[in-house]
Amino acid sequence: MRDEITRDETTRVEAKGRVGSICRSLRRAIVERAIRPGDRLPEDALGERFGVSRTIARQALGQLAGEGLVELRRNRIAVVATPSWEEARDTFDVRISLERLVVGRLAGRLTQAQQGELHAHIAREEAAQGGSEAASIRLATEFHLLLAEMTRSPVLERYVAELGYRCALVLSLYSRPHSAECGVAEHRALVAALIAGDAERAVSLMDHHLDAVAERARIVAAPPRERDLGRLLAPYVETVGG
Amino acid sequence: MRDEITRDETTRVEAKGRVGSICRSLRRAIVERAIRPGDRLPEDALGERFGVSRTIARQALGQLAGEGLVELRRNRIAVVATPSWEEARDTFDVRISLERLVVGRLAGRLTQAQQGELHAHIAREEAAQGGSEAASIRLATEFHLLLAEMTRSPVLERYVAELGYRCALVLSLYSRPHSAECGVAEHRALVAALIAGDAERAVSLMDHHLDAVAERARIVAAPPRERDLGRLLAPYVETVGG
DNA sequence: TGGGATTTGTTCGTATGTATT
DNA sequence: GAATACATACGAACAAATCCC
Repeated sequence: MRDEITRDETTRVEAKGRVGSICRSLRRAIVERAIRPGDRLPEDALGERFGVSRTIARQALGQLAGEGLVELRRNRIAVVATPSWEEARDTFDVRISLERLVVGRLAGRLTQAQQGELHAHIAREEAAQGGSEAASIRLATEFHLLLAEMTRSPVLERYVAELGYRCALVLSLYSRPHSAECGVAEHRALVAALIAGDAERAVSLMDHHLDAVAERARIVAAPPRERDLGRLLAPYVETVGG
Repeated sequence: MRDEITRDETTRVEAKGRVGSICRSLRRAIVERAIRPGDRLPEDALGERFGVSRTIARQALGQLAGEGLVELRRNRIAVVATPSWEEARDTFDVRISLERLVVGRLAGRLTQAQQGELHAHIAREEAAQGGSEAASIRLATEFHLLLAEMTRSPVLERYVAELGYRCALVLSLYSRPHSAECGVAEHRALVAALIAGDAERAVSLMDHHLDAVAERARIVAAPPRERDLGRLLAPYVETVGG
């Protein structure tokens, strides 16, 4: 009778309809630094911006809090998380540990199609070099998510993604402005090593790449400035069609 | 003025009052195999059992779903997760990768107090050997969480805990009954290596220990039997005092 | 210090979808 | 196959805490 959208799938780790849509939008806004650590995320404003009720906005905030991107304080407005410096360093350490696993699994096992995807992505990164900083940062993060996806391990993919977003948040807090992710060359070298099947070299390249990214976080950036949430989020509102 | 319980703490990763309490109870029930993969978790029954409304039970289910312990299907009763065999193996791989990090950080850096805690825990594990299988399994899982705590890294602690619970769930599904966690000797050897400061040996011991645990999951267990949720959860209901 | 506006915490009712007889 | 019982999805509303002037 109703052939429309009978999404029956088991909701494992993402995409619970509208809630998942809001989470994706907010993650992207965080990665692109449209919203920054300490910025307030009132349930009402969020709901209005995304065209949903407070219940849905609240669920999204709860999920993001579970991912470490949002801080929930009792009876207070939710804010974008502000990880401490120790936590920041730890986040990178854990991420490196998992991404080593990723490259170890991928070295010498990439299909032709996957190789093409990776090269296409890197090309996109290069094309974005001169443009907006936001696009560069987003693409750099997505490169790592793309690698994780290719392991075909939902577990690994999930944790790498979560840590990738948390690291992006950390960089938003601690990295010097305009020091963006200029590691496209490193991405290219890494893919070359993966295709060559040189696992040891690939792991080593990934190590140094992520260390270099973390290193840029040594200098504390200027404090964030408060702005209007509605305008900040406008470009990140997805269409609600679950 | 009000010196009572002005819990003002930032709710980072756990313990949101009643919701956190329910999550802890359910995690423990899963680890001890009182509830097993596929078992149904209706919001009503859960709420009634823990003395809370559906809203709170729902939040707990949402959080546990985020941790991979519960499966939420649209418009259907939530169930304890039933990971596939591939996912099971992946979960162990990721866990091993993180626990290597843990022992690497701990080797040669344990304080006297921490050494005492570990020995006391192992003594408890040995004492539980003859008793209920549930207690043995729980203590074995908690040993790893205790190690993670000692790194003083909230990030590492969180992911190790999450993966520990997921692995316990996997074993509940795939391990042969009465093959319980008989790795107390391995725990003792690991602690000895940590105290001796032999990082390489400690990492190797952890590797083999977790591999051995995973190995027990090779044989598929008998299918779970349905029972009464109320009675199953009775021992796991914490007092609600948030 | 105080008080009003704002924001969250929670419950409960209704609508909708699923399972079962 | 239809009807009934049941469970979830969502939103409105109220109480309590917090924020801000």
